[in-house]
Amino acid sequence: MINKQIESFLQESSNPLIVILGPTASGKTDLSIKLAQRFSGEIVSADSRQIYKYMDIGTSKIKDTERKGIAHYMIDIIDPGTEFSVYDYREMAISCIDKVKWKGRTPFLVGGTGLYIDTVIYNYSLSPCVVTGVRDKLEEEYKNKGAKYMYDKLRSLDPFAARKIHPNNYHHLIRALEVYISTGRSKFGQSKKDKSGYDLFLVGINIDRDNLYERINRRVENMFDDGLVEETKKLVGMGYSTNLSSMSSIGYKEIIAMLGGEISEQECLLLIQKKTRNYAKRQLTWFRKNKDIIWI
RNA sequence: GGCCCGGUAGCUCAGUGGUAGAGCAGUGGACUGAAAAUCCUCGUGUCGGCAGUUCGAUCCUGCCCUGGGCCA
Repeated sequence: MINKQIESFLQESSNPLIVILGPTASGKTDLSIKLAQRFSGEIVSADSRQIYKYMDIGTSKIKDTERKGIAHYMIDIIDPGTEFSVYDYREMAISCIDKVKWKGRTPFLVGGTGLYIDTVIYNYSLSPCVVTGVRDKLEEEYKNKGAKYMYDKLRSLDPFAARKIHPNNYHHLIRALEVYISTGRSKFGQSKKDKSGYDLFLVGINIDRDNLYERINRRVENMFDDGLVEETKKLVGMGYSTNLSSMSSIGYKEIIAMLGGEISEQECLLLIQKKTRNYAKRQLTWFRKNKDIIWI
């Protein structure tokens, strides 16, 4: 069924990109391997955690033996201590897609990070991450003067952005101020979603909620059996800690809390399961607004 | 068999003679330099059952069902 559709899609398009998306534990990996085999494809990952080296179990990274000889990109590309931004992702992913095309193969973009996917399939205008120190200063100011002060500041500088950001949303607030102060323009000034140059075929994996949650619960249990705790210990031993965005991923953060004696092993397991369920729900919220997705 | 304490939202429980509310879970949503991050929204349920008292009972009384504890 989906094979037929892809077949005719590929015949008609000159610049195809097949996207496979869905919440965690929905079976993206299996489907992508099958389709890549069928359509001589190669896979570009759109997963914000699998980019990190050494974080395998907690991110359900695909194993070499499971790849069936299909080339994968954007996995294991950076060290957990390295800063990585959406801008970096977009640049690298697009060049990977180009590479797959030059090889005469079909590019598959597969993953669950909605922002990363959108960044590639729409023409997001992102600018490189320039460290100017503005952010540090803003964070310092936030700590000293509080949320309300900072929000008022944004309101007077960039009322349009302020209207779109909730006062409690720390990350968004800081970023909006940073953009305005360092560029003199609103963060939302260029928020236009134009289609990218690719011919897109979007496949979403849909599972009913109860089933999905059961799969998630089981997957987390398996992670414990497979050595998530040991993997986390190893990462901590290498000097990576929770203040890194890599290590604040679901799973690692909770294990670290358990190792620190803050929660019991049972609590830790339940917490990770819950956080993962909540995450899956957020992913679905993101995907739902894209009306071009064909759900299977 | 007797005595005591419970039975209220999926779970843990609070509460009032004028038909009820928190936490957790869950739901819907936002998102363009951390995105597995960050943030917002949403609480009607035979108040265990039946009968009685009352203008009115989830709240008082009686009986029954049911969970736990103590004494025999």
